[in-house]
Amino acid sequence: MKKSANNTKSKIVSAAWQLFYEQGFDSTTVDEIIKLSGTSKGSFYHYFDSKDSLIGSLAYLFDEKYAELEQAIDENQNCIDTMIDLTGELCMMIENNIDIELLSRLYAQQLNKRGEKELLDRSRTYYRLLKKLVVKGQERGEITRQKSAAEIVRLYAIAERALLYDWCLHGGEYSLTDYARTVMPLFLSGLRE
Amino acid sequence: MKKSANNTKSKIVSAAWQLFYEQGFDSTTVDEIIKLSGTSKGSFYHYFDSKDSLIGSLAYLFDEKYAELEQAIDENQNCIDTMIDLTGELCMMIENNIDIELLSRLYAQQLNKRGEKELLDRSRTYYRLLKKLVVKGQERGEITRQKSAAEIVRLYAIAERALLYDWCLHGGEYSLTDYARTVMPLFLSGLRE
DNA sequence: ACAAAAAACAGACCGAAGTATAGAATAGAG
DNA sequence: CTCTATTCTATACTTCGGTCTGTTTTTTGT
Repeated sequence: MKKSANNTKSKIVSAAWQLFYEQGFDSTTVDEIIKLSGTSKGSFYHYFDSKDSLIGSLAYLFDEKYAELEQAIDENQNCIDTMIDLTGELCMMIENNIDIELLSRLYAQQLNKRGEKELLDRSRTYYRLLKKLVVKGQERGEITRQKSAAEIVRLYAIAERALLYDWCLHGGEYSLTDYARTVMPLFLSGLRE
Repeated sequence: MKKSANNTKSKIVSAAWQLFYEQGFDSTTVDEIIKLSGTSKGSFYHYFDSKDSLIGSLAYLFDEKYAELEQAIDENQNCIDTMIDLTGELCMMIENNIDIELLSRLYAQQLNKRGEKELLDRSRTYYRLLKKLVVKGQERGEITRQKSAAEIVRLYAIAERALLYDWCLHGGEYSLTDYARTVMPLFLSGLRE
């Protein structure tokens, strides 16, 4: 039965996130996670490469937000403005709901891990939505055709990661949302037609 | 005598970097470092907070490059173009001389460390030089006066860090220098007057 | 010059991440 | 149903970063 397998994995995941939020990532040990989840080291390392790799799933939380925001898109708005708004909304969600220590961990872990990186996973809702917007923007003549849609998506992603990275670097001592709303228009102005 | 103290510290540093380049950061243990340098754990942790903190000094290597580049600046060139060129030169230096694993470590470590972060150290040659260029650019009317020089320097730094972060994230699989030369003009176009 | 304080050094020890290995459960083929 | 292979779970063990404690050296104040 596949159930029990998934069950063990999900028990580990929920125990881990519970502990991360209660006592922070560093202060949570793998032993505590397996104890709270009623599993074992063997199971833990069967499902995860490392304690760090648990963090990767945070990226998919951003996707949930994007999926939600996609519903509310105003089709008539300029595409670049829409993208800027999306960033603003995402930033607000992050600021309100995500522990900055965990976000920092994500951005650090992605640099050091080998193999697939969640932040670059092209199958994410995030990339799919951006691509759609950019293509539409190019068709409408709002976004430059000097570069391919894929390149523009990439530039946008870089700018967004830059904002998050720097916010983490500064320990979250300013409003991410406000800063995003002033900086993104600047960085993206070169993409307007 | 202060000499012996500095001597121990520098012995540790050079042993560490030697080993990092020979076998990588992860594969080098603190025990190996103190063995090669002929010192001890006590000394190591007297001078450094952690193994990671050795990495911080890499940021000052960038400064040396900037100091060198400062000599060769063409005073008549547009200031933003000069800044773009500086980034290009720095990127070339990094690509040719710095192990990407170590650079990744630096960018990851800065996120998680507490206290002073080398990447944000305003006393660095890096920030001093940028500030000078921005002020000159504003005086000459090449750079917008909508924002303060300090804010513009910060934006530039964010853009540059974004390039390096992403290059590390992609495991250095493309030319950092070439990409910098195409992307920086775009990101900075919004700053031109 | 000498006592006291501070800095530098040494190495035993500890905690926690990760590994090795073996045993239990499950699925699939016949 | 049963034998076999694979997946899953359990736990003892290893490794290594970091701490603790004590000793030696250097500096400072009188």
